Amino acid sequence: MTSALPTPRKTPTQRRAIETCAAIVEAAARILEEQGREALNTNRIAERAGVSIGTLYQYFPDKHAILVSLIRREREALLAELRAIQAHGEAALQAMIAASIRHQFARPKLAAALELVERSFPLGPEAAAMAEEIATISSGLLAQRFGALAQDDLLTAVLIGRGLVNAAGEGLLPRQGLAERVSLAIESYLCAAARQP
Amino acid sequence: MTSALPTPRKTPTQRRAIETCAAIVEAAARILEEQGREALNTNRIAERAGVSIGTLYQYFPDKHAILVSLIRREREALLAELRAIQAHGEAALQAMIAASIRHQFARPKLAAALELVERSFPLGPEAAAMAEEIATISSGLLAQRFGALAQDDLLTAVLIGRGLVNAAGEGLLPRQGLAERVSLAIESYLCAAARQP
Amino acid sequence: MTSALPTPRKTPTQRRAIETCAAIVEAAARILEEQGREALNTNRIAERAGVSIGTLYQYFPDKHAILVSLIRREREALLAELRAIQAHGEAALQAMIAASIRHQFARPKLAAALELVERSFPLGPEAAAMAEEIATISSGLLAQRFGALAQDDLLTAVLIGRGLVNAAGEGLLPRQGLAERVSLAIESYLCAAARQP
Amino acid sequence: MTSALPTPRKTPTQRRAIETCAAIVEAAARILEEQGREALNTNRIAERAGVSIGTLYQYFPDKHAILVSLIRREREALLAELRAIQAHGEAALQAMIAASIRHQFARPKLAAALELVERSFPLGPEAAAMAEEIATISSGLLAQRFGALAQDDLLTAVLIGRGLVNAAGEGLLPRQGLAERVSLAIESYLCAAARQP
DNA sequence: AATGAATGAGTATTCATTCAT
DNA sequence: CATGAATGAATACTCATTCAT
Repeated sequence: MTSALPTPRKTPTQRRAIETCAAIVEAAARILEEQGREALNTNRIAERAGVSIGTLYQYFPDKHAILVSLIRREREALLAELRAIQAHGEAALQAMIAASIRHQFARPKLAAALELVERSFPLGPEAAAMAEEIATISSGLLAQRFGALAQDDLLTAVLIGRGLVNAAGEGLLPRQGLAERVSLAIESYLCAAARQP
Repeated sequence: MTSALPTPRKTPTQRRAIETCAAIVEAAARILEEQGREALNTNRIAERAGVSIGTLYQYFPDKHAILVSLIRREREALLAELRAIQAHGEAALQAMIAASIRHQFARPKLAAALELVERSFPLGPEAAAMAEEIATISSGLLAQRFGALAQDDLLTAVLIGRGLVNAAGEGLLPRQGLAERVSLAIESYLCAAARQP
Repeated sequence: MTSALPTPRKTPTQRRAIETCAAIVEAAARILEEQGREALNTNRIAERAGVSIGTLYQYFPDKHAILVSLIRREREALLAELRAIQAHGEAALQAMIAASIRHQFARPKLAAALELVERSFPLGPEAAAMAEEIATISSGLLAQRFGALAQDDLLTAVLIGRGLVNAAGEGLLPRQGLAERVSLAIESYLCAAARQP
Repeated sequence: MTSALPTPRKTPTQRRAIETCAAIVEAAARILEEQGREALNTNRIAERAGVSIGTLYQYFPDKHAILVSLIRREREALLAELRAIQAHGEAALQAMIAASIRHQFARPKLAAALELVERSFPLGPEAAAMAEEIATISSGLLAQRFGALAQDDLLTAVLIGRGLVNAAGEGLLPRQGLAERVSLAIESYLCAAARQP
């Protein structure tokens, strides 16, 4: 689904609408990065996006919807990376960790801000489904590598990995050596869990 | 130095005043638990505390200060438990994990809400000092048990533990077996890290 | 550069917006006249202007800005009269005094109220520049009529004139014969000052 | 002759009460000088005076009364100086001007602040009577020196003098040579007025 | 569709004043 | 009498949202 196609697949008006939509979502992302969540309001988003507040409300029913859309956009990006992993076993695990780290550090402030937003209020079923899929893919890759383990153990490993990557994104851990650190944490946990009754 | 009364405008001398102060902080806690952060505003806090808005501002210079006060109250409780640990080695580690879990599940929604608040805006130096002390005590106990390790490895272990306890508090992991799960994660990571070059 | 719209948050482009802006400033003027400075608050201004409080803040960043805007409007009116004086010598002096009195008595309560406001807090550089210009024009006319005199003597004469006109505006002196009284005070002072060593 | 105790709710019989009263009034004066009118509120006055807010209200029915009391205190001081003038003719005029200037520059910020306060809201009949007496004494001294003149001319001279002294107090005119400047303004006006039909 | 003027409920905060202790 | 805790009406200002043009 690359946008490099020379021929527009949508009518001009549709394409314009899509661009406006994207501009609004990206404006929200930029404000979140540069000024933080407190500063995020619809008037500012519209201004930053270069559209009027009226236009903004033509595309999004309310402020919440913009955030949901942004979260979806970010998750979609991560999901695309995870889905694209072709490797197996250990290599797959490394690829997954690398993708997570790459994604986290692509726009670290944005990732950190969205973390908070996600936890603050329940997102719609759609966003939840994407979170679910990320977890499922991650668990699947781990299961493939570590064999039959309880769901909760796989989930624990995923949570450990995500927690460390997030912490590093917020500057609590050095990025240097992060992939090794994360894979060490995940692997040592899963190995130990496999040995337990 | 009444540690439960942070940043007070007036240092309350009478018993009634101290009670009022505590009532305000507790009201904030209850609203956070029951209605979430968005619903937290000074008028509601005052109403819930059974005092007038003027009284609230007699003791707290602004809304922020109430939250800082609440965070301090909660941290003080956890710190007291951690400081009280007399055991050594493995027993100390277990005691620490047990204290963290006990604290997290005493008022799980409150703990989760405060997590978000803490990350949203920088707390004063005082609150930061308490966070520092918690981290130091935790690291110290781990160092005692696992011998000489890089600071970052100890910190990683602390982050793993905290992350899992938080996740469980939010319902992502079962409370059942949580202590074992956390100690397994921490110990397996630190053992593995100790073996690394 | 619409000089009647100072410090606007949004530069209003539509006619409706310009009218709204003017209505807000005029509402402030009316309240000042009828109820005094104590009664001047943003909610009342908005109500009197027939707009919502939100609209008021769309055009003025704060209450202060409305007052600055009003002061500017009034000064602009006086300045226009002073700048328009074509006469020379004695006639110019009389024209200046007449203009000041006309302006003071056009809306005497407003003039008196603004006097107080101006002294209460420092206005922005722009308003100060207008005050400066008024003083400069006045001094210039006096210098033209009375020849080389020390700046402080010219300023003293200006202050005498302004003080008497203000006092009359507040009812302390009769309007009847005011122009003669003021010119007598100014001329006798400057003649006497010219004779001093 | 309870002239030092303005509008007291109770007639203070004890010296302590009188001192408390004076402390409150002086506290108001200091705040006015150091922080300006905006910062003047009853709680601050009480704190600065070293008494509780309850005590303040034991002596003054409301905030206004404190200001009236302060204005009276200041006027009383000036009146005492004016009443004490024993000289006649020119010497008396100079003494009056000197007294006014001395009073204005004793606490210039306070004098300026009170000027504004006085004009902002009508003081009680008592304070008005004192203003009247000051004007009467001043006019009397002028009449004595300049012979029979219309009341309005005498009043004009008084207003000129007061205006210049106030302006100097606010830094608009140099204090250096102020007495001469004021007497020149007054004398030249009255001489000229005496010559008019 | 796009614009941007207008809305108004909501929020933090102040301060003169009262009253129980 | 003195204290200071408590009150609550009032005030400045914000921001998500609507709607006439």
